[in-house]
Amino acid sequence: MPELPEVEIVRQSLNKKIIQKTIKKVIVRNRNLRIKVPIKFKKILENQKILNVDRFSKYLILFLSGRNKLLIHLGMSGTIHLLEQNKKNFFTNMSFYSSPELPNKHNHIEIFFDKFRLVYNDPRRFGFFEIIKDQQSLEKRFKKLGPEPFNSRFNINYIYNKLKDKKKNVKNFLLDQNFISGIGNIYASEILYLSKINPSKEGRSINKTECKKIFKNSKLVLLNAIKKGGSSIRDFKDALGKKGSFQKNFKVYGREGLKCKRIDCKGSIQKKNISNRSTFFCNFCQK
DNA sequence: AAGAGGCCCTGATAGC
DNA sequence: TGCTATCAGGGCCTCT
Repeated sequence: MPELPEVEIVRQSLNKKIIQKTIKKVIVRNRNLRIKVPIKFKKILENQKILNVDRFSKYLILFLSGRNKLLIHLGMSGTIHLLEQNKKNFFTNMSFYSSPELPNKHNHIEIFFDKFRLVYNDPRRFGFFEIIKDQQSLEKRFKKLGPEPFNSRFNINYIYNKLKDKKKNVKNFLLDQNFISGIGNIYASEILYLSKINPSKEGRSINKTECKKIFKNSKLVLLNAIKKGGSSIRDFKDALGKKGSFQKNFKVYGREGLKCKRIDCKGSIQKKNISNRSTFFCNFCQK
């Protein structure tokens, strides 16, 4: 479901509510997420204070008052809901109660604070909750991942050197988290549209000018998406239930058959499967 | 090593 | 109505 901007929006909304709050109780209803939730999960979390909510790429990192960190990935369909706790029911009725924000199925994990609870919902269960024992393990966990677009390590030479002798197409490069982390299927198409690069183009045929465009537009697209609260397709919301609006700014994603938005471009938006992911591009201005 | 493809899983929607 | 097929903001693993 979420790419870097959506995860960042979730992070921001969580940060407003759970910093310095203590976890009172944890319920794991289904341990079978992408990574199995460990038996000790509940014990590790309960009575811990949340010091900070950070993010790297599409991962949320909750810093706990002990050394442990809670790593959360939302996969394709994971959502986080912060719900005000009804005082009367607090600790007496743990079953679901009606809330317009909360789906009635697939609420796998619940984390209770004093006056509210955090619910993790994930129909497809591609997401996960993982305990990381210290800072060193956290760094190790992310070691293989490439830099985020905002990191200085991600620059024109980095892009050029990675792509210069590869046959892999440029769209798959943008999706490759070991090359650059945080971009997903929607923003990959959007970045290549703004860069006027055909998504099927081989890495080795991308020149420095194009690398510069990828460099610039990767940052631009993600930052603009964050500014707009993320993209609310399939009903994405932040942890407090607020929708984003960047979907209104999509130039190509989901616009198959429609006219290219570039002034004076006669092209239309095509949809093409690249490595089993839908890819959108203008057949005229993306060379 | 690089790159393609399968697979994990459920739900919504389209087409018959 | 009810079936089947396809598709969905991700990422890991296996095979060539």
